[in-house]
Amino acid sequence: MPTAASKFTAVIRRIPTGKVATYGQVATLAGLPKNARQVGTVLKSLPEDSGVPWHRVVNSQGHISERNSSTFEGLQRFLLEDEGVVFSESDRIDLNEHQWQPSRRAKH
DNA sequence: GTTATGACCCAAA
DNA sequence: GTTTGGGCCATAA
Repeated sequence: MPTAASKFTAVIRRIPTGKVATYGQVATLAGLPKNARQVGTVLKSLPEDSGVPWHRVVNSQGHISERNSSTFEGLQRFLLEDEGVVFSESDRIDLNEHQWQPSRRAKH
């Protein structure tokens, strides 16, 4: 059985360019609705070459989750803007407009 | 085996 | 709009 981390990454990989998903959404789609927090835990441990678009994952408020390093605090926003995501005045994303609305696919 | 930490969420005040 | 408190559980030490 796949680990929780691989389930999360599998979901995040499906996020299309120009869209974002919340941590809770990722957890729910992964089949683990209670593990929203673990998404962040896993993401911070992800290797660079994992191919996971971690920048497309934001919190419920549509705001970027800051980490300790100030180096990347603007990187996520930069990457998203480059993909066409627009930030509002309060540095927040209009979820109503940019949140990923996945199609119900019954496990293929 | 245990304890502490955390890129979270939600409801209530 | 803000603050407070509770819950949840993978990962690291």
